Amino acid sequence: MSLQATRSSSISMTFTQNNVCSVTRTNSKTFFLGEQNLNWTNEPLPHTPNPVTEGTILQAPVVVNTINTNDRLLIMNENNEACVLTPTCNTTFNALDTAAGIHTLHGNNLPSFLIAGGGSRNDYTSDYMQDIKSKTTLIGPNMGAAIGNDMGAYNNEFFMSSNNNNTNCQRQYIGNTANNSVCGQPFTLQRSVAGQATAEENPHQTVINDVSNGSTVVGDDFAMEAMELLQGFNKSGNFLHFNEQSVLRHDIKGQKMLLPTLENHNNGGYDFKYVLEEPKKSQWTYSMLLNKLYISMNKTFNIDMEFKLQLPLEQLNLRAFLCFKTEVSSVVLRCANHLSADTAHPKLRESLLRCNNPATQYCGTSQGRGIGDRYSVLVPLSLDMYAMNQSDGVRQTLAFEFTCQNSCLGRKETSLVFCLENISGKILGQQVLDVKICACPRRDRNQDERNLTGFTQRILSLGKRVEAPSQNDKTAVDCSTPKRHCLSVNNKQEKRKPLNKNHMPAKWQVSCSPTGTYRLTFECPNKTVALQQINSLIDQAAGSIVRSGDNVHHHKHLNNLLVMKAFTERLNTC
Amino acid sequence: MSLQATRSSSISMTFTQNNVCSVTRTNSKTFFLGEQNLNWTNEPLPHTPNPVTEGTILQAPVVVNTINTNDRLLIMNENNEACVLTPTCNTTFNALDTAAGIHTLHGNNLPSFLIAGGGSRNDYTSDYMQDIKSKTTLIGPNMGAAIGNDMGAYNNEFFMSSNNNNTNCQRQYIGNTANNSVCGQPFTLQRSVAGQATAEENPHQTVINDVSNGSTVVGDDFAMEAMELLQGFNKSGNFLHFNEQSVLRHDIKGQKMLLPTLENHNNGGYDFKYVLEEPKKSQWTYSMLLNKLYISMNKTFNIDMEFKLQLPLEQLNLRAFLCFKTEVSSVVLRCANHLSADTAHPKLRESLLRCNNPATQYCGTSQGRGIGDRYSVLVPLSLDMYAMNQSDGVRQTLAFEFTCQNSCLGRKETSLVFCLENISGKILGQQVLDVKICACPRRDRNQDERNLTGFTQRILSLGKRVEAPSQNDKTAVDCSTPKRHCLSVNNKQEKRKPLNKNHMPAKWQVSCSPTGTYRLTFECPNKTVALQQINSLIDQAAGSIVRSGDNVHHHKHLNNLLVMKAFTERLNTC
DNA sequence: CAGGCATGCCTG
DNA sequence: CAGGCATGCCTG
Ligand SMILES: [Zn+2]
Ligand SMILES: [Zn+2]
Repeated sequence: MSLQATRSSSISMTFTQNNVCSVTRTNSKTFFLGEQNLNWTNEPLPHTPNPVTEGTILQAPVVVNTINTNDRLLIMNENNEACVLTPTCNTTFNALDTAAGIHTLHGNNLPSFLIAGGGSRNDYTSDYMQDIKSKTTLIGPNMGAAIGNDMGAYNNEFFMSSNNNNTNCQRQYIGNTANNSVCGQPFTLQRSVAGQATAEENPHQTVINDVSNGSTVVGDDFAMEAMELLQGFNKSGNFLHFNEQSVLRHDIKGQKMLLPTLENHNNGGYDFKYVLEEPKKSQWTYSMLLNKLYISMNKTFNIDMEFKLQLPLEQLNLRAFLCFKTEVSSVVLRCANHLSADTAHPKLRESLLRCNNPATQYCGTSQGRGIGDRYSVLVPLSLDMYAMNQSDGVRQTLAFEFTCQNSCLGRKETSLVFCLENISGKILGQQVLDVKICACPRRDRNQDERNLTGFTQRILSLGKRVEAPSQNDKTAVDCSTPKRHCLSVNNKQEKRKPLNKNHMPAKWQVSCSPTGTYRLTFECPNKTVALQQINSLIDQAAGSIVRSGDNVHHHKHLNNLLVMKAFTERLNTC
Repeated sequence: MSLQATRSSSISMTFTQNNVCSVTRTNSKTFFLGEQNLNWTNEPLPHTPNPVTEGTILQAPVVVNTINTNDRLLIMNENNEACVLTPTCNTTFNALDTAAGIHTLHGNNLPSFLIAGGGSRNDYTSDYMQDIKSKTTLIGPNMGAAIGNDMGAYNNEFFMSSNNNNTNCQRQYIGNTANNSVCGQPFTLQRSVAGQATAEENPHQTVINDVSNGSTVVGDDFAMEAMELLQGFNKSGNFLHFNEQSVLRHDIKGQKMLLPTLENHNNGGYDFKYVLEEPKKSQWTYSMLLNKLYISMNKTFNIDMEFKLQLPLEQLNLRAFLCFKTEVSSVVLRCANHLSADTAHPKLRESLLRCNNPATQYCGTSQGRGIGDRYSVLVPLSLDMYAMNQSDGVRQTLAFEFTCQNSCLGRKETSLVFCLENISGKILGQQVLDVKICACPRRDRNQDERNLTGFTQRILSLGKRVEAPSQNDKTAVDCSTPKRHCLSVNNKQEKRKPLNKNHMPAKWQVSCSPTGTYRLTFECPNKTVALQQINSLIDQAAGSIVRSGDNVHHHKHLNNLLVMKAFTERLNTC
């Protein structure tokens, strides 16, 4: 998320004793302020006075991430309408997947601000939250508020999920925000399929893809507003006032203390990227399709860090750390089993990620969540290397390994984040690589790739078992005989057309239904060719999906192709 | 194993400084004494002087169970020939499965004696043993010496397995014992299939079934000799002398310090047994066939302890503890993951077995292996209960639960041992219940019961999936040639399968002619997609020609594809 | 390393 | 709670 502020607006918040908070906003829209005192009954929560007046007390038993009573929680809905909550007790849970990302404002006794949006499945860690968790359950398809105890926003309204008997959990209304839009431009939360965060703009909407893997949301107006809210506060006594300077200051320093994101960026203009070259007989495997490394625990993989130098030359470091894809700011710790069996040096021992390069520094603590205080490895990039490389790119090989498996971590998906930093800790570039640490990397990769298109292992094995086809099946007949509303172009019909001196073989066929569906039939001289041809179809379809984003038709089609491939693989010449 | 000594023989061992040990035996046979100084090379170990003279130094880097330098290790072969080793360092490993069982002689500074026979797979726990383990590997089908670093006896000779490179592991000869039989009657080690220990006798041999689940071996002459060796020693200074009295004394006291066995017995004459009644809606299940309880972690099960009173009445306790079926005297500890997550009272926390009855005492330590010093729960049996029961039996219900799963324990099978004890710790009766602590008790029970009769899950699911194809199937129409030569796989066949999104649409088709030609039919949602897909086919075909050189088939095919593309371009929705 | 099983866990 | 998947681990 870019931190440049181009517009100004003004919000003031006053905190009195007892965490009473009032908010005023100097732009054209009034500001939403929620008030809740949840008691975990099934009764709908009372509506929030809207707009609330200054001094309304906010009580939020449900908060995002680590929250103290000094913290303020800001949730936003798809209209960028905001709700600020003040927690009534210190607590912790991991809620990483929010539409707006989670941001912490650092400074002298400043309350932290966090933005919750999409909501996600949460892992409650405190006893308090455990208790709440036991009282809550899934409330819907992750639209706004989500599993367990979460807050979210949907359809112009804010919701809080809660349940005290784990059965009739419902989405609880905690206030509507009509006419309280913080931001002039509404945006729409969308969930991307492959977990890629992209931002599209159209004249009327800034589309924000709500990504379940915790990527920071990038959006034009929204991002601006969020950053203003988060970073524009400047404490003077109990009075926080927005000003543009604080944003800029924040921009420059303390990036390391920000919670991690899973975006790739090259803010520093270094064209930073990694190059992962899979050796012939490697102990790991890489899926291009998923941008994901599959590797066994305690196996080393080499990865090249490549970037273009900027002048003036400065010492650069490579920081690498692990995140959960869906709980980006959660700590990623080794399991007790592997930890207790490891006799390595304590600092090394606690790190799930190891770098075998000399001069590697192990940073962070078990509680650290920010980039600078979570467990990470920091490798000084050799200055000698700068000149040693081909063309204008600088390249250095690093060797990493992992000391736990994803199965140790509750089977949660992980990403490995590489940050190119200067010595003051400014992040010049960031590149993310998804990682699965498992016992059978190749198997799991194949499985994942199949699942990408819904082509499960199950269907494959089903296909395997098809031993004799039901041959009184009339499907073929139906299709080979063109129907009335079906235009069919086959060899015979085309004979009159001197289109090409070549014509298709008798059994090749192209037809088209009124709905626009095109039907193609062709033959291949043998199985190998057939499979190669199908593979090319799959490649093209997959590439098309990757390039043009989500499309149900494309996915279905790709899926069908994969099934066709499986069937073809199993079909042998009589 | 009965401890009554009916024959006498005499062995004397002298220990001088530095663990030098000499042995003489007053029966007709001379005694074998091995000498080793293993250094983990691949070279065969030097033969042991045979018979050794007094004062020979024994150095055994491989020992059975917990061994201190004060301990003496006695291994025996199938001719009941014995070898005594003195370890040169304190160490620990779990080697439970021995032909002769493992026995510890307790007393004032008495060295422990352990008998190793069959050898088995060992779990090395000390750093020292870890090191050794990394240097060793399987050396054969568990005849005498076994996996890893073990000693055993086979074919009248003693062997020690060792390997320093994990490859060419070989059984190392550590001495032959011809003419050194300790026991007049030879016996043969046999491995029983189901892990049941049985003893057969024939006129010439005492057959001892070497059981891989650690059951104590029962054998006539051998047992006698073993007990003589183990329990007949009586310390006077550094001189141990066998006498019958010490056996009897040992018989009466200190049973609790013996390593556990998995035998059922009622030595005290109390007709002690347990009664496990499975409630209708129980959270556990019991397999009568396998005498095995299947239960989830942290779920309580009730079990009745029943016995007949003996006069004079005395306070009785019920002791319960877990053992590994195949490593009976190993410690059974909670895994680090569950242990570290448990906030219960330390004593309770470490115990994998919990008893919910009031007044339960938690005994033992994490190192303890004997009945009295391993982790166990001890429940005083209420005297009030004695009269309260029907008929002549006394019955008391106990509630137990487990705090780890078998999967936590390396998936090793476990048995729960119930001992009826008097207050001096004399074991009056013992009953064993196999237990599997798992997430899906019912499933696993069914699986185990099926496996018992060789009717595996696989067969079952295969049987399920076999869907008899219609014999009068007809070829797909598009497959012009004789029907029976043509295999066609399409959607219709799959319709029966409960899979929805994962089979091909009705009009998709793959078929194959006897000539090996593959015919593919598929649809695209619109013309654009159709053309893109055809282009990919063309690209692949062209690439294939470029790569693999000229091929008439390929050229024809490519040409056809180009025609198909042209047709498709001209074909519009009606 | 592939095939297959064992077994925790998720989902309906 | 059954069905099914995910995933470590064993075996050939
Ligand atoms: Zn681990
Ligand atoms: Zn456990």
